[in-house]
Amino acid sequence: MAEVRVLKEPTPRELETLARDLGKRPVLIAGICEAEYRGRAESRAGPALRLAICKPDGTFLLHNALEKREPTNWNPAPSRQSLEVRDDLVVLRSRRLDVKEEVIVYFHRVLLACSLPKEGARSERSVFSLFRSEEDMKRLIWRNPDVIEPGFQPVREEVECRAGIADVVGYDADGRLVVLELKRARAGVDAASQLRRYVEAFREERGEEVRGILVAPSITDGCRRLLEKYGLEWRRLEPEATDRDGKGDGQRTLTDYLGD
Amino acid sequence: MAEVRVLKEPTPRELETLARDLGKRPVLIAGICEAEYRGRAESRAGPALRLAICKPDGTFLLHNALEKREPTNWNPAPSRQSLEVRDDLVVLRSRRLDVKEEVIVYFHRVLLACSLPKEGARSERSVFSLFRSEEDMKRLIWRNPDVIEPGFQPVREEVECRAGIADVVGYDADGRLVVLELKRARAGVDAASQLRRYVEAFREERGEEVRGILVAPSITDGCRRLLEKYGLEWRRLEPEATDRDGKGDGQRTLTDYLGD
DNA sequence: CGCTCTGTACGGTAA
DNA sequence: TTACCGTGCAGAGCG
Repeated sequence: MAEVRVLKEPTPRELETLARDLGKRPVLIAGICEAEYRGRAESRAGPALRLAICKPDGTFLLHNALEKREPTNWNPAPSRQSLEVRDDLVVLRSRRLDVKEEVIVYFHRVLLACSLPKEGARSERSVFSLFRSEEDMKRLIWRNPDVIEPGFQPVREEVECRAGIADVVGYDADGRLVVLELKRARAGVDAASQLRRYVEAFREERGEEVRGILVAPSITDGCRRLLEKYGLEWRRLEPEATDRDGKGDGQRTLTDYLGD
Repeated sequence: MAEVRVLKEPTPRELETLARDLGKRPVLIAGICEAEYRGRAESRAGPALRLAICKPDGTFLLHNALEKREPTNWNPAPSRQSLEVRDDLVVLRSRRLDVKEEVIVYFHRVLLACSLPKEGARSERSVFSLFRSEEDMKRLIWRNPDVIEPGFQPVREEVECRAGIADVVGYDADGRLVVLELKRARAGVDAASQLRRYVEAFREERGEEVRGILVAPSITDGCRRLLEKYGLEWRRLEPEATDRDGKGDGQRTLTDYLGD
């Protein structure tokens, strides 16, 4: 049970024994194949050495074995795979269960097929932490609002308006409403558009003066031009790792200030 | 040479023989591991059953073996991997060659390790065709501009302006400049913003009346609201597969019309 | 290189 | 569900 099953250059018949593991254990099949995809779009992939990966959650991946980070074809979970042996062809089919979308892989030759025991570490859900994300920038601003400018007071995060959801909203030293758009990496033209949408929406909804500040480590020339044109500002800020604990400041909501 | 090499639950020493294949042949290592990433951001991943994939182009992928389409960690090509055996730990290190970014994987236990022969099908570059993309919508419009509206005349694609790159630019039956923004799937608020950017830019650059039309199979409510507010239009169009040949119509450039 | 944009984007979250 | 948005987005294409 808790065993690795490996088939080196298996006969079609041997392969069928692995079909039982699909959906239960991780299954890998490497070989020369062609592939078709039909769903939101359609694709055809000619013969090449590829690696098929079937995860127990239903995820299906077909990778070119020689290059590229992105799979040739795929089905995100929830999906289901099945294996069929036809003459000299091994057919691996994957279907999404929530959307009408499928991938069919035709293996002309299978070099390797195996399945792994599902048991992982102690906890089944593995821990994963990411640092220096936009979330970290947000925390940094809450703890030290002066990184935006002296006297800035954040009031609320993820504030919905008619035009979308603003990252951070607060007030400047002169009591003007300020909308922040945060970007963890260099900001392009779309960031300027996004911020403009929010600023316009808040101006219309609240009928008061509103400043918009793009907060990012750097911006492109196109972005700078647009910000200028729209009368928006930019503050340089690098994303940094912040510890996840102490968030217990402020926590006053926008409506406490706006009285909505 | 043209052989599959497989090691089932290998000893560290056996594993070292596979290190030679890194960068030359596709290498797979499955086992219980932890991982760290450092670069544009940082991450830590706790113990879990994972699958490491090293492709000959340098691509490195570390997948949770049980779930998710997206890898836990990765390095796109160009990158380089190395394998090191330390006591009871197998350390797989991957470094990008163009950017300062690395992933380190600590295997507590290796269940399976193998490398595949690099030989694929006849042609090393495999054929891949995708249909029903935005590109196909573009072709459809060039062949039958009436899908936009009677009398529409496309003039040029991918037209750069100060605000970005417009998908298609042409003229309507009344001789007004028209900017099209194409979306292969349901369009959201950002599509409206994008189109607005281009329309404003063309108005300013050309000083004439400009219409903007969003072309998509459907749009969200938020998108519809914004289009209305900005005075922009929407035409329903589904992406369809088109054949890649006969494109030999028109091909007149915008400057032929605008005289720039 | 940098900039802009598409993608079968994926994935998370909130209404 | 739908909508919106972040992502270590990746990858393509152009200047």
